[in-house]
Amino acid sequence: MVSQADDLATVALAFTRAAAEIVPDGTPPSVAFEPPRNPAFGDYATNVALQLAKRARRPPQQLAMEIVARAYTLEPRLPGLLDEATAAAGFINVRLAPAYWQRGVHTILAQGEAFGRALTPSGEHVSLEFGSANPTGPLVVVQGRTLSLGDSIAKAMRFCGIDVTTEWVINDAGSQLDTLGRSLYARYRQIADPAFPFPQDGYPGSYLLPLADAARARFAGAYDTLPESDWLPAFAQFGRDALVREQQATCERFGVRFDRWQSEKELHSSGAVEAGIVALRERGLIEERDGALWMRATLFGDDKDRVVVRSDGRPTYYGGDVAYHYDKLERNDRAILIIGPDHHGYIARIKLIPAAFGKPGAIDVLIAQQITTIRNGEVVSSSKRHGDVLPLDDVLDEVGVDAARFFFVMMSADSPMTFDLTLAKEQSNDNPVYYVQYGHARIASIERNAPPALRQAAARATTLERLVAPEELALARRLAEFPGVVRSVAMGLAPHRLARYAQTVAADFTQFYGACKVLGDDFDVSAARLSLSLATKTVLSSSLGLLGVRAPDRM
RNA sequence: GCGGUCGUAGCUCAAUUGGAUAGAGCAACAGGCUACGAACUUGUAGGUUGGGGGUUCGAGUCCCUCCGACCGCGCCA
Repeated sequence: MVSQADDLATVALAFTRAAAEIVPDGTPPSVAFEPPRNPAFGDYATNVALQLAKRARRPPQQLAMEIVARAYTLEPRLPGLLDEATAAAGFINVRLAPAYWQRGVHTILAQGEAFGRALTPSGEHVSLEFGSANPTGPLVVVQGRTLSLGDSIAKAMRFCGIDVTTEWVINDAGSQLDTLGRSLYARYRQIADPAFPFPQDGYPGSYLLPLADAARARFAGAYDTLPESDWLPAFAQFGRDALVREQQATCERFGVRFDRWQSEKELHSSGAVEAGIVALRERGLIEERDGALWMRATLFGDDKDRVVVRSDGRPTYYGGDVAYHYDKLERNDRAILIIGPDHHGYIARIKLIPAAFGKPGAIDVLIAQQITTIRNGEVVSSSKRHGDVLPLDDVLDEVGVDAARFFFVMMSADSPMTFDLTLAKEQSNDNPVYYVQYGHARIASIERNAPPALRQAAARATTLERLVAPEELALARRLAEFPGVVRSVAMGLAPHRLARYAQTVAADFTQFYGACKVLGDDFDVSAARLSLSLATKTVLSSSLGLLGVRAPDRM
């Protein structure tokens, strides 16, 4: 059977050759057909005539009409593939014959979970870092957004054949770990002596209390009479390890797995940071001033040069970051970094790193914008400074993993979002995640009700020509968009498109379901409609899977 | 002051990366359950895309400039 993609390629080729003959010079190598924004214009449209109009010095509409006519004389199969091809306002719009969309359903059933997946590796290697946090407390809501975005982007890229390494950096090298150690030590002493002073700039969160208990069980009273220089390393390390384990457990629960958990401290001890500084120096980008090493960031558009190694010999945070991104680019073709809203001002400094190493543009920075959490119409405070954080785990307890993951990617990353906890846990028609899951469960229910003979016929998909109703073809058309949507998610780093697409598929299925009875009297029609339903189920399941949301058979 | 991210319907958000008449969901208004899951569904109304200028066949999208919101601007991380 001729595949759906081959048919579209035939059409595109016909118009490409026609355009080349009408305007001999300046024709693009191939005519790009895209679904128009307004479906009333047809299934696919191309703006080739508009692009050629200037060079040909002729009105685009006239060119478009000539290209259409020529395409039909060049490709005798066109009348069978297309219901119509029209020129309007310089665009060429085509409407494909029902057989095209029917073949699409067959393709989905034949390929199953592999539908839309790249057959061969793209050969591209990409580092994708997201989630990275200080190991000084539990993960908070914003990190839920970062994790959802990053994991879905990674899954979509892998779906498209790109080799992705997901990375999390444990920021355990700086002074905040000492603060953690002092805070934990104070809590530990307070168990026996409630009057023991808590450090001014300590971490006040209650999450340290169970850790203090654990520390007491581990250390007994061993450190109670010793000076800070003795107990600080032990408590900092103890707290760091415990909190990293907690953060990892939250990621696991959230369905996010990392290929690499990179300790920042280990980057220093392994010499990786020094290697990065050396690489900078080889390029003449290091300057010594006041005993410190400065990176000449102003050469790449920064407003000031940046210290990478302090006068006491310790690298700065930025120095470590420069080195680590250098390391990433040694290992990969490009790197993507998803950071939180509190690092806006940092983005320019990140982007100049690849430029400094001669690979401008090799790092994409995506910002997961701020989240305002709302419960019962009231803002839930989430200020880390005051210690009253809203841990991600609490959100998961309240609304569940599925709703959280769907909500976090529903909106484009660079727009600040409002997360309505009340809506997210509502099991109602207002809640988009349930709407999509419900569609999947409903198809599973139809499948259970279908007699075995019908199920077998549907799987063979031999009566798809019986799909002719507008709702049937509209749904088939929608399902065919799936591979393009996933590609756009991977290329544009925009998983919200997948979430929206899944909602649209669910809505189109509901339309179809309302208009066409699946399990009816006519065996062939029923089989065809069940085929369409099962193809829908596959696409919904794949879409949800890429978002890290379950696709349940019953709810 | 310098830099970053933004500003789209009453609310929450889209807009296939420069395409045709800017679209969905809530909320509002008017309807619909004797079908396989009504956790649904049909329709109406809602806009000078913050303001102004520019680039071109064509701008919500790119450039400039104001206005406004948030966030950075340390030999902190």
